[in-house]
Amino acid sequence: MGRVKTYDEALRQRLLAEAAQLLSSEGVGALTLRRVAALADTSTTAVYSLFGDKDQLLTAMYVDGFARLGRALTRARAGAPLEALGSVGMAYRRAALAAPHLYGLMFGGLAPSADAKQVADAAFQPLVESVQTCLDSGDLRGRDAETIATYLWAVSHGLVSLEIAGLVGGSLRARTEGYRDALTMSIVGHLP
Amino acid sequence: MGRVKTYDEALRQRLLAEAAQLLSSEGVGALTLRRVAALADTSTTAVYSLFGDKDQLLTAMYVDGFARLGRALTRARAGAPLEALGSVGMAYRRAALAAPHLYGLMFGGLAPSADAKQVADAAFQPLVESVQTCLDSGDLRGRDAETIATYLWAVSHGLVSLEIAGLVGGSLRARTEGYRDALTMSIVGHLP
DNA sequence: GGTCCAATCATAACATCGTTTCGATAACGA
DNA sequence: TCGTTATCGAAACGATGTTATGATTGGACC
Repeated sequence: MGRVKTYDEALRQRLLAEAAQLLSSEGVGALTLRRVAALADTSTTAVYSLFGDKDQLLTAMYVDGFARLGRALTRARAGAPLEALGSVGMAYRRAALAAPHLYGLMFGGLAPSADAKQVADAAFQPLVESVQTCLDSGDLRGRDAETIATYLWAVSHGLVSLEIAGLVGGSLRARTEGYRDALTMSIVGHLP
Repeated sequence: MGRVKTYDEALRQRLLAEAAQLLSSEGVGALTLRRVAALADTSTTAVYSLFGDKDQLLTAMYVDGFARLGRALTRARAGAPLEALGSVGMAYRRAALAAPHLYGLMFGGLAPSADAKQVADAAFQPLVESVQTCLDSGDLRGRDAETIATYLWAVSHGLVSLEIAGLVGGSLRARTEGYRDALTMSIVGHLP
């Protein structure tokens, strides 16, 4: 009974897509429920019915962002262990710079709920596994996989974050090489 | 002519202090002009007269935050070159964790104006100088001071940022040791 | 010393935001 | 056919950033 639902999974995906597009093109300041709803040809009520809240819409974008990042890292794992690890590192920066506003949302204070943090940890796993593969093959040693992976994550996130904030000088090519250099240096520190 | 000014430098400092207190205790979401003005016993007009805008108030907090950070890093420079460099690194984390919301404001997307970025660069100089001292004394080698300093900054900022986001496990003591370990590892990579 | 005047500020109005309420709508069972 | 009930769009509400308005104040001038 009742009338047919139009607040369905398809609309949810459309809202998420429009919100992501708006975030990407105009930044987090332009993310208003009225604009997102209008872009998806619906009313603001849809957001409350499908997400519950603006914060929960942002959390959904946060979760989606980490899921995409995790898949991008997994896709990058190819070749010999050390080579794959380097590829994962470069893919991390590529994903972040492709959607800097989303990246800012993912790491920008928004206190993540317990399950949201779980998604972030899941996105982190491809890196841990890649490090573990290097440990197993004897290409790396000295610390456990999680410790080394956290360290590499910090280097990557740190440099990317400074770069997005405009605090790293040089041309795009120079910054890319600087990132590759920093990554190599960090990996070299764990060679046998 | 006219009446006596009450929107003076003292009120400006008071507004900045109250805003910082509010940010520190309740986060960026609680930073409303009406609350800040009420805490400083004035009206919202004062903010517009003294800062021009809410964004410019936030920018002033951003600038103040980097200035404090720079002073904290400068204060930490003591002892032999390598020892001083390590102290600067540990002081960086201490300053960030002491005011995580402010730290988030400083690195959280807020597109910094050209002169605001200059302040951030200035805060970064104590680290560059500390690295340069190590290069001059022969304790470090292999890259120029700015490159090494940027790398160390990335490691520090990355780990601190992940820690604030709740993405680094372990107790506070374990995280402190993990940070010290990462810092040491990053410096060791540049030993002669 | 009284009167104007211009600078200065507190108050109130405005547009917009997130959120909630409410009446209109539309399918299903009787 | 009709009533019931889930569902939705529009409008209302409080709060926010911002701007306009009018009251207030202290010196300048006669």
